[in-house]
Amino acid sequence: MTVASKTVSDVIHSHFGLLTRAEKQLAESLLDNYPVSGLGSITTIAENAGVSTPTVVRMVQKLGFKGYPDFQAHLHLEVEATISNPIAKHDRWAQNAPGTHILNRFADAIMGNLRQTLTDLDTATFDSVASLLSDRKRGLYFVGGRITGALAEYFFTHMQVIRPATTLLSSNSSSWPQYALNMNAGDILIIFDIRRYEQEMVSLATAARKRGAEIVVFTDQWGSPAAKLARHAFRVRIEAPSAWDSSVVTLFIVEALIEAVQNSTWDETKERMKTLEGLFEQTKLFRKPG
Amino acid sequence: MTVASKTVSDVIHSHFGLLTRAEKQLAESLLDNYPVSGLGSITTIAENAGVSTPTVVRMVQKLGFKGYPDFQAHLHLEVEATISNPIAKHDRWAQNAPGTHILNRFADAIMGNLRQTLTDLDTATFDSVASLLSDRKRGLYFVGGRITGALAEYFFTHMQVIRPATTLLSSNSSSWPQYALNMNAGDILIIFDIRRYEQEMVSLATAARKRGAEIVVFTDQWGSPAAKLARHAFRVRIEAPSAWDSSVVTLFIVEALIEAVQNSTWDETKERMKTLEGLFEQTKLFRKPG
DNA sequence: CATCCTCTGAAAAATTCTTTTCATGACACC
DNA sequence: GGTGTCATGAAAAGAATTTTTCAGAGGATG
Repeated sequence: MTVASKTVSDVIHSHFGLLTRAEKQLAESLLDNYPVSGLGSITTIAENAGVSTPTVVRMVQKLGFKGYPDFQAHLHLEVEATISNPIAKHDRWAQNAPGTHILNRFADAIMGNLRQTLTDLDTATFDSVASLLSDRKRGLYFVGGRITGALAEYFFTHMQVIRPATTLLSSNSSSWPQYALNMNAGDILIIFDIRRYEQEMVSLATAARKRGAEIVVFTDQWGSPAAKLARHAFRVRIEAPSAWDSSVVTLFIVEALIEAVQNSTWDETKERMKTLEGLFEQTKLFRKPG
Repeated sequence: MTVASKTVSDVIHSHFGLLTRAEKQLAESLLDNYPVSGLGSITTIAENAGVSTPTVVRMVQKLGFKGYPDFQAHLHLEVEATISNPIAKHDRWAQNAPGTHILNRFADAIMGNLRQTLTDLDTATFDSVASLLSDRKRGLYFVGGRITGALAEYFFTHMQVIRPATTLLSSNSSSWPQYALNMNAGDILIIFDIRRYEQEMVSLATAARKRGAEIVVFTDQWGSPAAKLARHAFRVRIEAPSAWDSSVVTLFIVEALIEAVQNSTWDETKERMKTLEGLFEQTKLFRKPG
C-alpha cells in the first residue's frame, strides 16, 4: 500500500488506535494547527509535542513513511495542495457561500450565537449565579422541558458530584407540585425554558417563589414567562440553520457555571469527588466480580 | 530595519534590482509557486532553481535574513498565516469582563475545540452517518454513560420526533444485554463514550455487532475502546479550562446531524411532527381542561 | 513479588544540511 | 593584454538534523 492518495492527517487518524501514549501526544500536536505544525525540523516538533525525537521517528515509520524527511515531504505536498487550491480541504468552515456543508453553516450560526450571547450577558449576573450555586446550604432543584430536560440533567449530574442537596425534577410536570412543597427559603430552582415555553413552568416558579426559593432561568432571547419571576435569567441565542433551536450556547454557559462553582469550592469538592469515584469503582466491582 | 512586517515576497521584489544573474534566477524560482517552493532544504531549492547552494545563502543574506534557516522560518510563518485559523481569535468575548474571566477562557477553549474538531472531521463520515440515520427501516438505539447520558437523551428526543423506531437505553448498564437482544441486522447503535470510558460499552458494542447492528460512536480525541468496533466514529475535542470535559462540540455535531437527517426526510417528518404536536396539545388538554 | 514486555528518552552514530573558503572564469577598464 | 573586480560553484568545514542503540522506567501477568 502506498501513502500517496491519503492525506497525512488521514493516515494519522487511521493509525491513532495503534499509537502509544507519547505517540498520541505527538499526533495531537501535529493535528493541532495542521499541517503547519509539521513544517519545522524533527527537533522542533518533538519539543512542541513534549516528546523525544526518537518518538517522532518511530511514529512516522509506524505510519508508513520511510523516515522523517519522507513524512515531511508528504506534508509539503499537502500544504502546496491546500494553498494552491483553496477548495481542496479548506472548503469546510471557510466560505460563507450558500451551498456549503451543513457543518459550516451550523458553525457559523453557533459562532454568532456565542458572540451575541456573551455580548449581551452581564458577567455580574454570571458571577452572582455562580456564587449562589456555590452556597452549599441552599438546596438545588433543576428542571427542564421536553427538549431542555437533557440540559437540566447534564447540569444536575455535574452539580451532584460537586455538592450535596441537588435534585432533578422529572420533565413530567405532574410531579412538580410535590417538589415545590419540599423547597425551603433560600433554595434555588434552576429552570430551562426555551421557545414553546411550557405553561406549567410559570406555576412551578410561582409556587417556588412562595416557598422563598430563588429562581434562575435559562431561556432564549425572547424570554420565558417564568423569567419574570426569576432572580437571574440567562438569555441565550438559540438560532440555528435548522427547524430546531440550538442548545449549544446554553450548554456552554452551563459548563462555565459548573467550572465556576467547582473552582470556588475546590477543597470541599475534591474530597467529595474522591469518595464518589470510590463508590463508582465499588459499584463496578459488585456488578462484575473478579 | 527588520524584515518582520513585510512578506518574504515583498522583500525579494524590493531587492530584485540588486540581485545578480544567478540570484535572479533563484528569486524567480522562489516566486514561482510561492511560498511553497521555499519549503524544502537549501539543496532542494538550489537544484530547482539550477543554482548552487552558496548562491542561496548569499541571496538570503543579501535580503536581510540571518541565514537560510532564518529565511525559511519567515516563510513558514507566512504559510501558516495563509492556511490557518479561519476562526478569528478573540481577545475578549464578553464585554466588561477581564480577558481572564472564566467565560472568556471558556469561549476561547470552545472555539479551539470547534475549529480543531471540524478540521479533523471528515464530512464524508458526517454525511454517511446522516444517511444511515435517515434510513427509517433501521432501528435506532442511543446510549451514553454517566455524563454523556444527557447527550444521548438529547439526540434521542429529537430523533424520536423525526422518525420511528428510536430507543434510548438507560445509562444503567445492567439492562443493556436485553436491548442488544432486540437489535436486528442493520439497526444502528449510537454510543456516547468519553474519557473514563465505560468498560461495559465494549461488551454492548460487541453484542450489537454480533446481531448485525451498525455502530456510531461519539468519543474524544483519544478514542473510546468501543470506537474500534464502530462503523463510524466522531472524535470530538473536549478540552476546557475546567476539571471537567466539555460536551459543547459534541452537542454541536449532534444538532447538525439532527438537521441533516430532518432535512433529508422532510416530507415524512413534517407529517409526523404535526401529528405529534397534536398529541402534545391533547395531553395538555387532558391534564388541565378548560 | 518476580518476570516479562513494551515504551521511552538520553546519548551516540550516521546522515544531511548549511555555511565558509577558495579557485575559476567572465567582464570591464586601463 | 594586464589587472582588478565580481559572480559563481566545487569542495571542505561546520552545524544541524535524523536515525540507531541501549538502558531504565513502568505496567501487565503469572
